[in-house]
Amino acid sequence: MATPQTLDRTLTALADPTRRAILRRLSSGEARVTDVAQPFGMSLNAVSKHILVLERAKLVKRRKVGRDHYLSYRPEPLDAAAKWIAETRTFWATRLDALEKLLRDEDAAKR
Amino acid sequence: MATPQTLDRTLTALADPTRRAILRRLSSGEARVTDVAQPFGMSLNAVSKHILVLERAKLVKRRKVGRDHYLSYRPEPLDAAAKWIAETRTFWATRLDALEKLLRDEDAAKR
DNA sequence: TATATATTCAACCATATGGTTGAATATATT
DNA sequence: AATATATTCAACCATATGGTTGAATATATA
Repeated sequence: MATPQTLDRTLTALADPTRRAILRRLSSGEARVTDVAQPFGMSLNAVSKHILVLERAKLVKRRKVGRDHYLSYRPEPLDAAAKWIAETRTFWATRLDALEKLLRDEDAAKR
Repeated sequence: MATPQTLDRTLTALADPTRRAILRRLSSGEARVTDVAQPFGMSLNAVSKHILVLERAKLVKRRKVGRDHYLSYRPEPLDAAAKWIAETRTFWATRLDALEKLLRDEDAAKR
């Protein structure tokens, strides 16, 4: 179900320090847009846009209560990202092992 | 040593399907720029630029032999990315466990 | 030496990104 | 009803991104 597009959105969302900081903030509990924005030295609007990117990536969910929008962290999309990274790394490790074995064998044959 | 900038570059590099495909290609062995570019329906120059992004992120290394540039996959930067994701996920899981326990306890207290 | 191949450099283009400010909308509070 | 607060919407700006084409550079090959 993780279309490449989904992975794109996840990784794009994570590839920005402000957005990673927002996620960290939300990972320790729900917060409103203003609360989230407060520590950052940028306009509320800028943070609002970052939140949109995180929402598009489904890393953040919004719950409206009156005029307040409560944001919460959704870890699920991270799974696909972690999986991609693990797979890419594992595959290489396997090949590296094979290569090392090959070199060892060649080396042994030489003697 | 993983400055936020390093993580930025790693995640930015990964947040593009063409670049992920290039990495996959290289994870099964060295290849020249032209070889890497061949399967993609885009100009050599475009691929050359993608390779530059991957190099800047230290996910790809270049070895020049005459006019040929051999590219190889470097998995190291993935570790920092995997670590960030794992940490972010784990932290949340811990809190969720705590919250669930709390709700269970409250529920038990009610009865 | 002339030509072909591998690669980058440079200029350009359209669109995306990350920020700003100012106005609009919706809900609370006095 | 008037005002204050929370948030988005809209327009704008500078720079980045992902692509193109054409020329330059470096190395092989005939």
